[in-house]
Amino acid sequence: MATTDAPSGETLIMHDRGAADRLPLQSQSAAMALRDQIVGGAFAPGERLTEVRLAARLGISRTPLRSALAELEREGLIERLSTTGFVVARFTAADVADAIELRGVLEGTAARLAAERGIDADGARRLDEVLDRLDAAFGPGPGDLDMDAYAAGNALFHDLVLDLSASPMVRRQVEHARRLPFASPSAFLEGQRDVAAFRRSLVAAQAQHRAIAEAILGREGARAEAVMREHARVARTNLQHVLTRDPSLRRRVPGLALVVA
Amino acid sequence: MATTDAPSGETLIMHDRGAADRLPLQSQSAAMALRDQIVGGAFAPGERLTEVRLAARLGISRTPLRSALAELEREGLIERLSTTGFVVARFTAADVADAIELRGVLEGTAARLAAERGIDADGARRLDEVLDRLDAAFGPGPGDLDMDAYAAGNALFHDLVLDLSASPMVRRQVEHARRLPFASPSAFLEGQRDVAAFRRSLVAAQAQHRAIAEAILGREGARAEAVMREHARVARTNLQHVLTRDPSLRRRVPGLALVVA
DNA sequence: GCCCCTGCCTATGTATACATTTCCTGCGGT
DNA sequence: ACCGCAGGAAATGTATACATAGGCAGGGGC
Repeated sequence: MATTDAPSGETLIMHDRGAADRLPLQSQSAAMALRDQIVGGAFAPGERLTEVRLAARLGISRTPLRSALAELEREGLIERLSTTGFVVARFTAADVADAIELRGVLEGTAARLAAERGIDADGARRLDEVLDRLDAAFGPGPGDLDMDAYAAGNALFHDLVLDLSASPMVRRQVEHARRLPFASPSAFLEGQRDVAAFRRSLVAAQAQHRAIAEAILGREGARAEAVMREHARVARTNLQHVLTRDPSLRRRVPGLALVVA
Repeated sequence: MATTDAPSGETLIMHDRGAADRLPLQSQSAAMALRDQIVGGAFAPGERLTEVRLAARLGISRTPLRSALAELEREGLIERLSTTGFVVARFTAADVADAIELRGVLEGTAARLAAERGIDADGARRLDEVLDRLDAAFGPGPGDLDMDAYAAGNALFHDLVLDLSASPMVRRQVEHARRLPFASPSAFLEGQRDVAAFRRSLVAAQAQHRAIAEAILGREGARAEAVMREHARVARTNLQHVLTRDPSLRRRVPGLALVVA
């Protein structure tokens, strides 16, 4: 049964904020502000970032700014040159595709380990809950979908699989893969909001969710891994569509502003 | 044909120094010193690290020390508590096994992509060179092995596969996975130096190297991935041996000092 | 006797002054 | 006209002083 307190649209789709939550206050807000500006395309890919300029722009001193820059470097949004500061990262379409592929590979490993090692009764219950919650996001009609509810449920599902793998190392690695904004499981949901074909494709995505859960419960490791990998290909398909057919969507998908050529 | 300038034992097995090469001077040496001390077991797992104490210990000010701490956090050797500094990371045997498994999964993905996408003539030549160089590390007798030459060739091989995947994203993920000292492809080589059975097991490992290369050249993606994963299991087997049968080796494998319980 | 509150102490967070390196520019020579 | 060297401006690297918050201990009250 689905949780009855299922919120509908209480939050917009949020991309992973990384581990910045634990940073000091000024550093944290600086990292958030800078991240939003970079992901939003406020800087050109490859543009040099100088500390003094950024510090002035953000109204803080260089010390917390450097923490923020280090965090953003961890996330892959900026790159440090040998000794001369940072530049905004540049990605190709192939990079984005590979990042999604890697997220699929790693989440596939999480699903496989959960299946191979087995999950307890509580884990099975939580899995059912999330799946029901996702089902509840679909309305009676073919195009009926509460996008916010789906996005929330989708994030929960992908995080739950990580939990079920019961491996801090897997979590660490997957979270690193997801840190690139366009590699997040919900990266393309916001851009798809108004595209009917995409909304319908989420019916198939939900079927994959159920197949993954079934495989985990049945301890079918290979199946769990394979379906989870295929599940990530949905994002690659969407990427292809955004880049080749509907470039106007580019600025609605987080991080695509950094894609060049 | 192997390169004739093959060095024999010019360097000890070095674990990946991460991306710290590009850090500022004091920060870099501080990171290196601290890393060596942590990996070497100078601190107890879970021990709190205070900035002033470490700064005094290393003879630098807190500013570059904080850069070093951030780097070590990236590498997973220390963890930051919500607002109160850092503690030395604690790992379980399962964590180490999972880290090796993940390295195998990701290197397997690199091998698969190299196979699927194909490599050029130069890539094939470099592959042959490295394999011949590895062969040359073995002497005529069953136990004959130039361990330093093997370690160097092994590192080259694993790095070459990354190159052949031709994917910066794959490289990024694999390097992150290898950053944990015990997850490096050569982590257990040093500890095995004097164990005859281990030295012989490297004959099988070299056969796997050849199989992986063959699969990449033949564009057999599934085979390349599967063999590379299995290849990583060698390290897991060695881990098992070190932890259960020959604990005296623990302190010779980098990072194992941080394993508790 | 136990719990809570308060105050101090020590830790990290921040700002800024200073050192050092690097890159760019301009001038001179070839 | 082009190459090279030198000088200066501006960047990052470092140290330190100060701000602030959090934790621990001690004392007082219930």
